[in-house]
Order: sequence, then C-alpha cells, then structure tokens
Amino acid sequence: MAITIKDVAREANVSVATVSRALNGLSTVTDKTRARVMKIAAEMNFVPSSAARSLISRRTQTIGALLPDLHGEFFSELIRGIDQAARAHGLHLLLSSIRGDAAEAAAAMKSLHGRVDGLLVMSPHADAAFLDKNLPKDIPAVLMNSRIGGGFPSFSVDNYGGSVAMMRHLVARGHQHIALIAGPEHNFEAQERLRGYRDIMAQLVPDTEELVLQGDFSEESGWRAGSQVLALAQRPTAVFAANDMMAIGCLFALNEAGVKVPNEIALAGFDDIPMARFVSPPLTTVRVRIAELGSMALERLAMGIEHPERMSASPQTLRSELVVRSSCGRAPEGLVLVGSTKSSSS
Amino acid sequence: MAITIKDVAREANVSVATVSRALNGLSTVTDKTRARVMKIAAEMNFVPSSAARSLISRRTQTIGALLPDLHGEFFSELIRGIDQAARAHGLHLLLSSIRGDAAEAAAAMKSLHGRVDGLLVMSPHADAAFLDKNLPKDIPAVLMNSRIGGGFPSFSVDNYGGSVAMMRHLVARGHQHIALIAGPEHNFEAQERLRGYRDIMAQLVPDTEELVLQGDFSEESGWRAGSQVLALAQRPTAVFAANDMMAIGCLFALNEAGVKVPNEIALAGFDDIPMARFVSPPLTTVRVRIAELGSMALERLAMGIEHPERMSASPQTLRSELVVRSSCGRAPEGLVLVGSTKSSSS
DNA sequence: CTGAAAGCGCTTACAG
DNA sequence: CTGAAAGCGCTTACAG
Repeated sequence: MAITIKDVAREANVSVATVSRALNGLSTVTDKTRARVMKIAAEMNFVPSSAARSLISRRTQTIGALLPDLHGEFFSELIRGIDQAARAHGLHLLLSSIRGDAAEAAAAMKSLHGRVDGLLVMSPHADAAFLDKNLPKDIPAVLMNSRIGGGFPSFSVDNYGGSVAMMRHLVARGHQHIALIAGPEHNFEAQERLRGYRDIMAQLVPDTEELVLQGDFSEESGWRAGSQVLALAQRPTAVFAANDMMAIGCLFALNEAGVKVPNEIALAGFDDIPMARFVSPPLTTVRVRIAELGSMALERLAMGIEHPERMSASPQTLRSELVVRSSCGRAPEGLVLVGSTKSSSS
Repeated sequence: MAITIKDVAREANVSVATVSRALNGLSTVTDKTRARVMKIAAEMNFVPSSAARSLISRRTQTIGALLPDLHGEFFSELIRGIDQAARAHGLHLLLSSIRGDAAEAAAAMKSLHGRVDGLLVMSPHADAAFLDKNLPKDIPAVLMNSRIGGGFPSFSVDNYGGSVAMMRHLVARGHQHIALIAGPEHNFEAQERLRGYRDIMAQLVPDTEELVLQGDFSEESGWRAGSQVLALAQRPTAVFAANDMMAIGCLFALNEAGVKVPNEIALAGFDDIPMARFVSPPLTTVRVRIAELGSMALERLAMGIEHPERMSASPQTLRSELVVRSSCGRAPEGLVLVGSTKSSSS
C-alpha cells in the first residue's frame, strides 16, 4: 500500500496535523519539527494523496484544455505554450479534444467538472449561448481564438491585424489586383483574415475589384485556386492565401504552369508554418505566435484561479508579425513587426 | 456550492448508498428506484466528485503521458492517437512534458503519483536503471520508442525495420554507394536507423564502404551533409537521410548546387512528414504511424490497468511502410508495405 | 507550537 | 433491495 500522512506522523512522533502543516509550509511549526518531518517524509518517499487533498481543499492543481481535433504543428505549439506556463505555475494539464458536435463538446466539459481548477477552451462550437449553458460557472475559463466578442475572457491571434498588415505590404509593393484564397467559410479565423483583405482593398485600392477564391485551408484547395488564377483572363499580380498550406498548394500549381514567383506573380501566406521557409521561393507570410497564445491564455487563467475578482471578461489579442521572405519580391532583411494590439504582459 | 450525492439522496428520498448504487449501475437496485434516482440526478445536474471517488476507489480514470519536449507534427499525432484511444476507454489524459535532465523527469513522474492509473512514457532518460528507480510500481506503465529492450512493456516504431526496407529498396534500384546522414548520436531512434543502414550495407554490398555523415535531425545538419556530399571526390549515388527534415535540408543543398534529384543522385528520408510530399521531387521515405503508436500504447496500458496480471513486459513493434515517391527515381504507383513485425491488434 | 476531531463526498461491507 | 455506518487521506478550525 502507498504510504500516508499517518505513517509519516507515527514515524516522526507527531500528529498528522503537524505533518500536514510542516509539509505545507505553514508558519506555525517549529523549524526543528518541520525539518524532522520533512526529512522523514522524504525518507519514506511520501507523496500526499492528491485525491484527498482535492477533496478537502477543493483545488485540483490541474487545468483542463479543451481543444478541437488535434492536428499538426499548430496544436503541438499551442500545447507546448500551455504546458510550459502550466508547469511554471505548478499546474497539471488535462487534455481533452473535441471532435464531433456540440453535444460532445458539452459532454467533454461536463466530464472535466471537479477535475480541474480552470478551463482553456478552443472550440468552433463555442458561441455565447453554448458557453453560457455549458461552461462551468464555478471555475474560471479562458477562450482561445474564439469568435465570441465579449462576455468571456479570451485570447486570440490577431488574424485581422495580420491580414491587414500583409495587405498593406502588398499594396506598398505596388500591387492592386490582389486575389485572396479564403479559408473555410464558417471558420472564424478565416473570416477575420478575409475581413482584413476586404477592408484594405476598399480602403487603399477602392477602384479595384475584390477577387476572392474559396478555399478550405488545405493544400489541395490552394492548388485549385492557383489553377483558377492561371485560367483568369486578367490575372492578379498578387495572391494572398489565408494560410500557408493553401499558399504552398497554389505555389505548386504556379510552378507546374511555369509561372514564376515572385517575378510574374507575388504570393503570400499566413501562419508561418515551418514549411514556409523551405519552399522555393520562401514564403512571405504572417507569423502567429501559437505557443505564446497558449501560454498567455494559461497565465490569465492562472490569475483567474488565484484572484477570480481580478479576472476581466475582455478579449485580448496577440500581435502578429509580418515575415517578409522572397515570394513577394526581393526581401528586406529580417522581420517586420506589426503590433496591432500590443499583447498584454505575462 | 456544488451539489453532492447527499442532495440527490434527499431529493429522491433514498439513502446516499442507493444513489451511489443506482448511478454506478449496480444490479442490486430496483429498476424503478434507479430510474427515479437517475432522473433526479440529471435534473439537478449532479456530477459526482472525482476527488471523493478517487479517494475511496483508488482509481482516477486518468492516465499520464510523459513526453519529451513537445514539437511538431510528431507530437500532435502521438497525442491524437493517445487521446482518441483514451476517450474510447473513458480515460482522461494528463499531459506532462519532460524537458531538462533526469532529475526533472523523475520529479515529473513523482508529481503524477496518485493522479493517474497508468503511465505512458517516452523519454530519452528512460534507461532501465532510471525506470526501475522512478517508475511508480503500483501502477502499470508502457514505454514508447524506448531503448529498453525488455523488462518493461513497450511499443516502438520499427526504426530498424524501416531503415532496412529503405536500404533494400535503394540497393534493389541498383545503388551501392549509399551515404547515410545519421541522426543525433545518442538518440535511440537514430541509432536504430543507423543499424539498419549498416546491416544492409554489410549484407548486400559488402564490398562497398559505409559512408556515414553526422547529422542531428535538423534541416541545417541535412544541408551541411549535402554540402559534404557535393564536395566528395567520389560521390555516392544515393543519400539516405535518417529523417525527412535532414533529407529536405540535403535536397536544398543539392538543388542550389544544380545537382538533380533523382537523376544525378537519389535521396531518401524517414518519417513521412507532411512536407515530404510537397518538396520537389517528392521524397521517398518511410512512413511511421505515430498516432497508431500512441493509441496502441494506450490500449495496452488500459489493458494493464484492468488486468495487471495479463500485462507482459515484452517490447512490441509497429510496422512501418516504405513510401515510394520520386526522389529515388520514377516511382511504382502507391505504397509498398513492409511489415517487419506485425503490429498487435488493438 | 501542537493535537484531537470534524469533515470533504464518495463507496462498500454489513445488517436487515 | 435498501440503509446506517465506516473509512478513503487529507486540512483546518478549535482547544490547550
């Protein structure tokens, strides 16, 4: 059997209360007593039962992360950011992926009830009504990349700002006929990137028509969009893909057709996935600090756990960076930072 | 306050014992009583306290996954596989990354004590002595991609078999002077891939000397190795990189030098990362079913939790697949399967 | 500063 | 089939 606080108490000739106080750093214990208790506890390899501790203290030292179906670099980065910050706060990370429908998402939330002190949520189902209904009200939660404007604490990548920055960059390079390969229609991030494209088109090149090609974030859809561009009577001078995978798909379509990037057409992406720098030419894109999104969301959650009263429901945005490589023409050296909203300090 | 079993009992006019039995599906309750209890529990939105339940039942319904620093596609796939299988078993997933040294790995293991019913471990520090010392002996554990031969249940990608298959493929295509870009010297997977290279070289082309270039799994090291190859007086006819990232780095070095792949030199990788099919030419490589590694390890762990006596300490291997694309010459259609060890059924 | 005791919310022999 | 009660391993008022 595992050894308990009673065993330590017996061995140390004190009460379990004293052991508890010594181990938890309560000040009401003699240094000498504490030292003896700690020594014996260590010798006995005592690890307090987290179940018992949680039961009485109502703290689990664990946070739950509800994430959509886990794929690719994006999620490992996100988890890395969360995990790192969680560790720094002595919090464990309970991971739960949400596939399927809203009912399943609700079930997942429920199953975490009582197991976690706080929740990090990234879910396409997360509209305000759903959250109002299903989010446990007794623990804090922070939303990530959610479409919810207010009412909940949230952290988001600055999709709109990044898109605007890229568009300004393209226009500054003399492009007017800029096509957008859009992401999935109902995807919030895709919508924000589209909105950035539209706003800048309307604002900076009002006489040029928008050209939006529907994609779905897959490389295949980028390829198809690239083929469509090639078939156009009047070809745009630049193509802005709403993510790098589509940009790469488009690039291959252009390459195969013998159309040179960037000489004959400029091409830009979004996300700065690792592949972006390896394709030829390397992709000008928008870097999104995914790990930072995770760690900042966790920081905020940890704060909310400690000080619920200080938790504001305001949405916060993480700045993104324009990464200028050579797919839109010869690159100035290095990165250009475009802080749209300054990220809050951690 | 959260509602407890007592509240439900009062509302249903039964004892807490009956509520407990009804909710847990014990057969010793009238259908009628059970129905009423369940209805009321649902109405009250009752969720049993997992802490209390764990305390008394000594089960947490949670498994812990100890993984090395979380990066890239590999880990999201691994986690995906684990998560999916865990969900199927009604198990929660507590994630803990191990960065740093053995002491930290030991601390991470300790911190999971009492929080999980079983452990999935992937760690470079996981030698037999370390595990003997630090692995909790009261719960089952399954190692993943570990160098430990026996003594612990383990699941591994078939690095050796995959490497052998690739080498046979290259030799079958007429290559004799084959260079290997090796992975990090102390990395177990890299060692296994190296071993496959060496064995086939010795076995099939005994008159040709080995040519091993040191890499570290990074694309930069692949690039450097590619440059070394180019500088060689007698150039190999094929280069086998121990992972795709290095193969891609090498490919770029070759491309820049104007050396055509596969016409002037064949190039092969290992892992089948998503990028592998996008580079030009698409990379012949070895596919590793990472998600399957995770899910099978979890299946075995779940079995070990239910039936500790049935848990064997044998290492098991997951078959890998040779993926023939065009970087080693015109490709036959599709995939060639090379089951080295048949994977156990799930 | 330390200890005896209550209690967190469950499950499960033990009676009936 | 159901209930009263013990007990899982802790923490924390309450005394002293």
